[in-house]
Amino acid sequence: MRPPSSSVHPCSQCAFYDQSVWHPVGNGAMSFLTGGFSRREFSEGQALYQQGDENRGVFCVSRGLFAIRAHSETGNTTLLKLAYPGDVIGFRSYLAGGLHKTEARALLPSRVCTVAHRNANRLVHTDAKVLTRLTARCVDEIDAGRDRIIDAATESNQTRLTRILSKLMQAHGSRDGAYLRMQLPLSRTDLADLLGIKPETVSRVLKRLKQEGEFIVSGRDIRMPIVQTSSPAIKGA
Amino acid sequence: MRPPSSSVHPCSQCAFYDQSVWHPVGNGAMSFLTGGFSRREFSEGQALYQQGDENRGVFCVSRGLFAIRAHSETGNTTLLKLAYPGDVIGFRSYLAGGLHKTEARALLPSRVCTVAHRNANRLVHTDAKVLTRLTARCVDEIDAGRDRIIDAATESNQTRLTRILSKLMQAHGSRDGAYLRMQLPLSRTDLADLLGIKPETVSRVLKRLKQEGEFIVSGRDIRMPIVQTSSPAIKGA
DNA sequence: CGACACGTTGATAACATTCAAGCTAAGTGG
DNA sequence: CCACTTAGCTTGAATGTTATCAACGTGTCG
Repeated sequence: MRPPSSSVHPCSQCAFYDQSVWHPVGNGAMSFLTGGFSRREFSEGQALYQQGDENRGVFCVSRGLFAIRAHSETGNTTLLKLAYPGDVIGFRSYLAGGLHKTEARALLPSRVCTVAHRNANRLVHTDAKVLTRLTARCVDEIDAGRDRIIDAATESNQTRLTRILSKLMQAHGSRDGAYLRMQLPLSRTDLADLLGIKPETVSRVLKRLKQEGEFIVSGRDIRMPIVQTSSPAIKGA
Repeated sequence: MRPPSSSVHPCSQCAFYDQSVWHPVGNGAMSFLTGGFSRREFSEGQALYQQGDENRGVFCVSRGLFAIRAHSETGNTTLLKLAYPGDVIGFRSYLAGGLHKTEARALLPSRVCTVAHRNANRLVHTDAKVLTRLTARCVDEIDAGRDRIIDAATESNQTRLTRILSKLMQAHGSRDGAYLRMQLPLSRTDLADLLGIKPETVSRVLKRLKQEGEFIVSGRDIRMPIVQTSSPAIKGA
């Protein structure tokens, strides 16, 4: 006999199960989890939530990529974060009990698992380990924010753009001869909103990076030479 | 008969008792709180913890002002936050279970209440409400970081410096004729580290603010004209 | 006094913004 | 298929802002 479906953890097949904030939910509270659990597909450009929306739950990116953006009254947009599979989003407004201060929009075809607000509440109150894991996500968020503040304050835009592209290359690139190559999931405007500069400046910095041989850029097709870290002897590796 | 001292909440006389993360601690766990509780005075320039130190507990500023700074390998310093009475500091490294990523140093004669690491652990495990309050502080920290990222990305340094000075004026200023006046608790270098610019630039931006009549600046003595918000009729108020 | 920390100023170079123009690829409708 | 439009990206020229480096003032402290 199969156990009742409410005892099967909905994240158990997920690649990020171990790290899931819902991992600690045991059989006693499983029905709260399964009851409020849903999965949803997003196409490129679709929004999961908008700035000013009521919080409807805690979201976990299961596939794809989301941009977390903040729009200001003056029409400026800041790209605060890129959310990859395994990342939990919307938890700030969930924990604050208020409106979303940012929007979440898919940059690629994506999938999101949601635990509805009410159910999340029950789970958090039932097992403190869930809250502990949510708090750990908060700490990660604090760290990421600090790193970004420090980075923005101390590094040149060229350095910062190089870092961003390298990180994106890690996530999206694949080997192509002597290069790592990727299809950039961000527009020039997105890169600008990530750096806090204008798109024209992104274009010019990118040009400099091209000239210095750090990247080969053609639209959103980006290649990065694979650098021989220390010993040039391992050419064949 | 006086109740045993362990049942008196050590924060009960504090002006920030209601907001204290330890407020929820009840009689059952009070000895864990009183046992690990200590108060300490700091003179200007003294450090509460240094970057790289082990976390020794959760700290709450009770009087004075602390600067939370991050030093980078390249010798750069970023002033991440000013901690005022009622602010809890050091909780990021407490929750992360790792080393301090920042230093906390008194900018003014200050007082700090500490709950030792081990005791904090017991309290957090005994009453989930304590963790809930710590998590709320995390959320505040996330919000503050985001606001700063957005501010840095979208506002001019002149605007940002004006905002910083206005905020400081709220905390440190007192009325002096048609002005609010304060003794600036920060050096030019601190202001620069707060904005992510060079001290020379702070000097020049300050000069512009003087010329535009926004502030009267002489060293650390700052005056700000009290603006007639809407109706110029209430001159006498 | 001399040493030092802190702050200001000037000259110059590096870098970013603004505004305008033009380019390219993708999509639309004839 | 072509002409047309549009969004996204690049480029140029003029302007504005910041960094850098060096000099100099001022007040404090031994």
